[in-house]
Amino acid sequence: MIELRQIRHFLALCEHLHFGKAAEYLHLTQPSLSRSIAALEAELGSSLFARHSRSVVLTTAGREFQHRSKEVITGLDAAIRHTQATAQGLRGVLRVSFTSLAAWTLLPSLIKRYMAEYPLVDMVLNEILPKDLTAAVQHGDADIALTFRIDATETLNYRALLQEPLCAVIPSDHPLAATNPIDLGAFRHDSFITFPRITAPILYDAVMDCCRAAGLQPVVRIQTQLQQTIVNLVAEGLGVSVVPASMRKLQLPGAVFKDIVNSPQIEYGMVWKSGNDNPCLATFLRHVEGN
Amino acid sequence: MIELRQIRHFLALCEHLHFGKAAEYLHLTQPSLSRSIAALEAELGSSLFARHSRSVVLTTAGREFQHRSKEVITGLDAAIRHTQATAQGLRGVLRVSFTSLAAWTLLPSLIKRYMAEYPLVDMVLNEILPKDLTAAVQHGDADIALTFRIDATETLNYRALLQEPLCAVIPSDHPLAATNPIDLGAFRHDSFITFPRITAPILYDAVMDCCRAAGLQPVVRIQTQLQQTIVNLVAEGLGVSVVPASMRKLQLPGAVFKDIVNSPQIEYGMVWKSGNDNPCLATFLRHVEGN
DNA sequence: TAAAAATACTCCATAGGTATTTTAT
DNA sequence: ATAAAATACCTATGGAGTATTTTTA
Repeated sequence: MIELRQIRHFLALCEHLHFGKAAEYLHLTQPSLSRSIAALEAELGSSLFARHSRSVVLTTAGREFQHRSKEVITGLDAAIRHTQATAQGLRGVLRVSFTSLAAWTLLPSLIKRYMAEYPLVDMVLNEILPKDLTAAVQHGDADIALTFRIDATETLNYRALLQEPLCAVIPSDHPLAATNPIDLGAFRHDSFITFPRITAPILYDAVMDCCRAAGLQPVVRIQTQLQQTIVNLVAEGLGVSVVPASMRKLQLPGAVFKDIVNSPQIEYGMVWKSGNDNPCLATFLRHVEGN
Repeated sequence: MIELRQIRHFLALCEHLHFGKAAEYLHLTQPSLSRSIAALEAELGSSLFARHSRSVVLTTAGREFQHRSKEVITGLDAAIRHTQATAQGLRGVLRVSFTSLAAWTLLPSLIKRYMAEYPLVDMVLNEILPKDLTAAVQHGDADIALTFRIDATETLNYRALLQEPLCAVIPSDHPLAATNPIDLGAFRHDSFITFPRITAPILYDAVMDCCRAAGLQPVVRIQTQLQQTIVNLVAEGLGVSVVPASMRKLQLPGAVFKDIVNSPQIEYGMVWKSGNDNPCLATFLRHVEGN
């Protein structure tokens, strides 16, 4: 069975075309190299070098094997380097799942800096409902989830990354459009746009607590899933709502954002699974700690 | 230093994901395989498998090395097969030099049959002057020369392949255009088109001997290199000539071919060099003998 | 407790060294 | 006569076997 040692010997002899010189280069003795090459030729069933008393030249078959086996060695070297880079988390794939809200807040700057530091790591981003985020990490479908605060468990780790207040979003022709900050109690006669609690319980509860603290029992006539849709509907004059402050980035004609008196802070962070051996997860966590 | 043996062990373990089963498949014992894999991991500096007490799974780095090293093994197998095919003359390049005349006679059928039998052999065809043909073979610039008979030497071998007579070519408005066969002596008042003796001495001498035997001392006013040009010039009414019979394939309006009384035979054959190690030359010679 | 991998040890096959012969210029 | 590869013979490294221990589900 052909071994790499023999191929390394062969390629050295191709370079030197002299058994003595090639053996010296390989830190071998000439007889050892002679036997190694002879064994290779026997295994291939064809001679690779023509030995003349004052010179050694490659045969036609030898030239063929030279080019082919050089590529094999090059390929193996690349395999080793890539495997090592993969093991060190310098190369590979990091799968990040996140609520669509995170695309307005955490996600862009977080992956921008990481990708700059680790240019060979590919990202697979996946927008899913908040309620499915931890399950995705738990089942190994994602390496990182960007979501609202969770309580860490034995297998699921959490690290806080960002806090932001809530803000009110109202139609620009609303009587309170020029007032800032605003008290939510003033919205007792407005139609309130919100989302099903199940899609993001933590945000939902924060919004509702905030309303209740201001003495507002919201009249909910429209529910939708995404925060950006809520802002769109407000801009069309279909009601008012309370959304995370980062939604202010979504400037739409017809909608204005207002600070809320005594707004609670919404906390975002990342979730990952203990024992996930993706080395890119390790570099990602290290990166986050270092920034 | 990583060896193919270790990669073969690694790939077997990738398949079985069980040290005992993989070892059995490799005709090894389990401890031997354990050590082999451990040594590979040490050399790469990263673990390739996660060992759990009831299961073995590839790590991320392990999957990377699996794909890469599988290609290395595949590439080596291909290298071996191609080298063996090259050594057997089933694959490679055959360089054939020939006088342009051979493109009308020997060349097409000869290489057509050979290429059908050896589809992986590429041909490099080179039209050069007959006087340079044997030198090309001698210097190793061509494997085969197709040319007129030569005397074999210690290093140059010759094998006859084909004989053909000469024929006369005359303008179609010539007084003898309807006569067949023809006696060359009738051309004593015609302008005779020929070529410099140095470009193809054997053919030249055959033509001249043929004329002399018929009592013709040709009046040469035009010389050119190629037989096909001679026929062209005859078709334009610039003179008459004597060319190899295979030039009859070149049917031009204005030129007619005539058999020659007592024409000599021109012999064509192939020339190759002793000690030329191109295996395709060996298959070519075998092919010619077998057909 | 049992299945499976790792470890400890032993052995021998073979890669590699030294000395010498063969070969071709 | 000499440069260079092949051959003969010897040595020792490390690959592989057997027996045993460790690990964890």
